[in-house]
Amino acid sequence: MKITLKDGSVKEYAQAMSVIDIANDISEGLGRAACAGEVNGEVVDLRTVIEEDSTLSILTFNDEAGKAAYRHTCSHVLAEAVKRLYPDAKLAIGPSIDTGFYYDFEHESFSREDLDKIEAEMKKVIKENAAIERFTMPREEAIKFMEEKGEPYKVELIRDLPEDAIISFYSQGDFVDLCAGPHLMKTGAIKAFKLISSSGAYWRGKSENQMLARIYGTAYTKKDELAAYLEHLEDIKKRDHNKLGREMEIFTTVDVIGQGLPLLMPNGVIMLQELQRWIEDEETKRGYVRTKTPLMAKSDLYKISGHWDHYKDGMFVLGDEEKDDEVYALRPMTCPFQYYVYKNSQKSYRDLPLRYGETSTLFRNEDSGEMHGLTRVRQFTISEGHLIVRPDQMVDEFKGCLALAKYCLETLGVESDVTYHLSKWDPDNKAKYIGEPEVWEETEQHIRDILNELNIPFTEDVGEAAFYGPKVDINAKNVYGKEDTMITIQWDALLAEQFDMYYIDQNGDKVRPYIIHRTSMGCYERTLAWLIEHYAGLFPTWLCAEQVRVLPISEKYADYAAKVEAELKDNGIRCTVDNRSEKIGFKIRDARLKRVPYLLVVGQKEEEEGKVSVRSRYLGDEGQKDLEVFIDDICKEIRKKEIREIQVEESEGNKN
RNA sequence: GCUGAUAUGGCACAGUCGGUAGCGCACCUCAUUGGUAGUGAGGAGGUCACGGGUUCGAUUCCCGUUAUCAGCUCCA
Repeated sequence: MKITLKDGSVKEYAQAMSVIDIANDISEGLGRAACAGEVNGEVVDLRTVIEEDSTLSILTFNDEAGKAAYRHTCSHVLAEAVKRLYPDAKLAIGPSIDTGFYYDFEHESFSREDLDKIEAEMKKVIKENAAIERFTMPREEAIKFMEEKGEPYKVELIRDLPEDAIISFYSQGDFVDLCAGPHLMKTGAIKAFKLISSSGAYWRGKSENQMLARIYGTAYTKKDELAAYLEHLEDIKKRDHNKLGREMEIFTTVDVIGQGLPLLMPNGVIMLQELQRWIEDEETKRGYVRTKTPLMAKSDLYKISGHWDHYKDGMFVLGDEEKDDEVYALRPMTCPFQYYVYKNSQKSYRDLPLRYGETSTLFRNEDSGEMHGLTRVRQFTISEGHLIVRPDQMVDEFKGCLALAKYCLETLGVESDVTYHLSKWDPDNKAKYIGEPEVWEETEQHIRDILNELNIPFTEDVGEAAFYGPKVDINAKNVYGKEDTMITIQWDALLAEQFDMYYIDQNGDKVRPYIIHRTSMGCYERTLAWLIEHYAGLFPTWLCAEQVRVLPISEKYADYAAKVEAELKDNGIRCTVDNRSEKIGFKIRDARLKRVPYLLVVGQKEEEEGKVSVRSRYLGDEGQKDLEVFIDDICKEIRKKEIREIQVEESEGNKN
């Protein structure tokens, strides 16, 4: 039997060999580090016996699949420790995840003290270093086996497998778990782990099911790697927008105002206003016209749109249907409002495309547990728009929307954060969608072609479409790795029918237009949160509430500082003066902690020469370098930042 | 919505085994007038989230409400 290894070398064996034996044969170190194998492209257990010519890679912790096996084994160690300490706990599932692993138990929730106890027990399990062994049995026997062990969740899992399935188990000492593997050879192979947190989680991820107690943990092969990861967890808390945004007085919340209703503070509003002016002007350049439509409407409108039947729980309804003649509701979207702008007059094919934009405030009555900082709120504002187009214009207009979205991401300097998704319908769940299957397949193919043509990498997500059509979602992860949709562009060949929208074509016939629902920059609140985390509060100058702070050496130079300030303000720069009777070192420290991008120190020398000493994070060497320049020049320099360049380019330009 | 945790001056935290509270930073005043990350002295500021209960007495114990956090679910 010939085994071709990853590096191309070939090993010959006279008899069948397991993956771990081959790894040990190659080198003792590799045998120790091995977590799984990859045979002919398929990930397998270390115990898998190879009987014929194959290609083989030994997977270690440095391979994704190897890391998963390592951490999955640690989740079994966790399960064994929990069963030892709490024999009544029932086992559910315990997979590895990106950041480590978890295990779900039917048990009352675990406190931090419980986790500490469990950690200690896990260390014992690891120290005992029991051999992990794999065995199988037929389905019926496996069900009986798990019933006898009193593990109803395992029984349910096995029952979902095909009648003829061979069920695999892994044991370590007295502990046995239903598992497909792969696993390490011994529990002692786990070198560093930590239980991170515990929380509730629904059995099989369905909210109608029982809630189980989940324990999250992580595992590494080296103690210092674990320590580095734990430190990283602490570090990301510092850029969490929900903490940093409050600290920087960008937003706050008040208990008597309510959940999901953040108050934007003056610092946040400056950022918001900059974003709004910029995107509205940009859209105008790209042929958009603007609307301003009501924030509420009678229930009649939502009855036509279908929201009254399908989305009433998500809306804030004003009034009582039983008592009042008319009931109103705050709007959860802008679509029908802009449709009525379109319908105001009869449109010709010559009028299309019509691009309507609106800086649109929406209200959605999200469930109480969903609210989070600025990313999940009950009232928010989006750069919303609807394009009413002829079918033959659809592809070009869709491309235009993508181009605008890309422009926004690039200008904000966050394009590296995002992933693109083609959100498709679910052919197995037709009830959720309107329209014919052929139309869905066709429009999805159009979008696929557009994305490919623009060389945009994307994933295809089944069942993520809007009920009226497929869409492109542009998502970004927050500091904790949780993904949110930042921008969406939706293809809608169906709603025009529902709202009886039409245009008159060349032949004088009424024709249904297509509609694109889209955002350009997305939701203002969410974008703000994203920028806070992306830049850790060190925003590009054009978004900074305070762009320049003038720091007089002493009160003797207050007049000159005022003159500098006036000149900067004349140039449209947001500038303040620190006239406190503090030492210059103190003022610099304070301004830097407040993340002001430009500090202008002025004293006797500067006043005599009509100059300022600049200190800025853009000047390299972490802003330590001073630069004496004329006020005119610094205005020019800062105004340059008003061009929405990304930060890296700014600082590059600055060095010249 | 579900499971759990938390709530003490603007911020970050102590503390009270039940006898109405402190530190640091920030803030204010005075002195100091300075050259690139913390000058010194003094001062003010909290009915300990809110509402009930137990108690002679509750910030502390119990219950409820609200908000915040972690996770699940949800985001048409």
